Amino acid sequence: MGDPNSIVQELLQGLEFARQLQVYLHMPSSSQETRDLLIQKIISTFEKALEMVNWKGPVPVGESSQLPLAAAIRMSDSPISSSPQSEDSERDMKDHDHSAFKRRNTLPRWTKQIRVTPGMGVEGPLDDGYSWRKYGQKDILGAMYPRGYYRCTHRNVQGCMATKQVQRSDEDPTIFEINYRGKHTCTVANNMGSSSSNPLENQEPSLNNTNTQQQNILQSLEQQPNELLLNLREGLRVQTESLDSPDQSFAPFRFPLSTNIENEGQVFPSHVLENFGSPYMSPATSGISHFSVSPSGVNRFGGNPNLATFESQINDMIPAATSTTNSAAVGLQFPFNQFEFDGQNLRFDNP
DNA sequence: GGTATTTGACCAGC
DNA sequence: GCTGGTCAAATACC
Repeated sequence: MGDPNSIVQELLQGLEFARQLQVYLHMPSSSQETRDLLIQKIISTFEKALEMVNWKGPVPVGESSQLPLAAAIRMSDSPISSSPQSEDSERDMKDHDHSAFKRRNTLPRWTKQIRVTPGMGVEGPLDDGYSWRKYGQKDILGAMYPRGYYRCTHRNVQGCMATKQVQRSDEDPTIFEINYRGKHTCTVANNMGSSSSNPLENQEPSLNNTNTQQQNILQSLEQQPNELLLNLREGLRVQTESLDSPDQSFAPFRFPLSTNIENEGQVFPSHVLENFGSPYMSPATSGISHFSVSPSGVNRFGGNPNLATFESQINDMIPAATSTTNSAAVGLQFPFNQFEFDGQNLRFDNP
């Protein structure tokens, strides 16, 4: 452990920067550059503090290296400990501690949950613009359903190392847990994060790919007769969990003072956020955001009623949709890596 | 024919 | 030896 005073000093500095950022976020006249600068400063101070924490001394049990503080926080602040995901969360921690950690310990990772429920129709693509290619499926010990492994389609061409794992919840088959790893470095992602006002336009090249993927997942749904699932065609509700952004992906957070929202290189037009933001995001959910898509104008993603295409599109879209909001109200709780963001708890896992 | 998915095999850490 | 993650040949789809 480094000098405790120095660590506290760094954390206090980060806290001060965070407060400044909070003030700036409430000032529409403040520049994006200023906010970005503050974000960078916050990141820098926390990196320094974490380095100090790791300077020497053993790490807590369960974490083999790097970021014990973050890991401890991650263990303690799960907002859905009573949800069906708790078991998955434990499994997720196991992954983090062992197999996944040993191979990709430098990649940020975060988990989302989506829930599909009946009641509302679904139209059009919900893609996030990223295209994923399935490269494996594995039966997981203790899990009723297999885990699917996806990587970015542009991995070979552009070296984009983003991957995701999709696994259906044992206890609630309507919930899919999506574990994202790594940030998109592919051109598609970057373009989305820079200028386009409509992410759906950027999705065009990947729609076919995504559709097939969605068909597969839907097929898996349909293979398991379930009234809820059979009613999928009537609608859905999406549930997300563990919104986050790891340290280096913190910067892309651009709180929505303009028409587009951007996170993780993903941009969503305001109408998308209208759909996925309030009033469906309730502070009471504390980390679990419910947002709905209805056929009565609320859903303006398009007119394609092909349900077989939406599920993975949701999977792809969640990272951005759940990390954004129309509100600029941001509360940062330091020194922990948990952010209360418009009623949601955003948590990032350090690798 | 090109591309994506499936699935058994392989690898690495414990 | 067990497990999770990845590879790659075979297969399916458009």
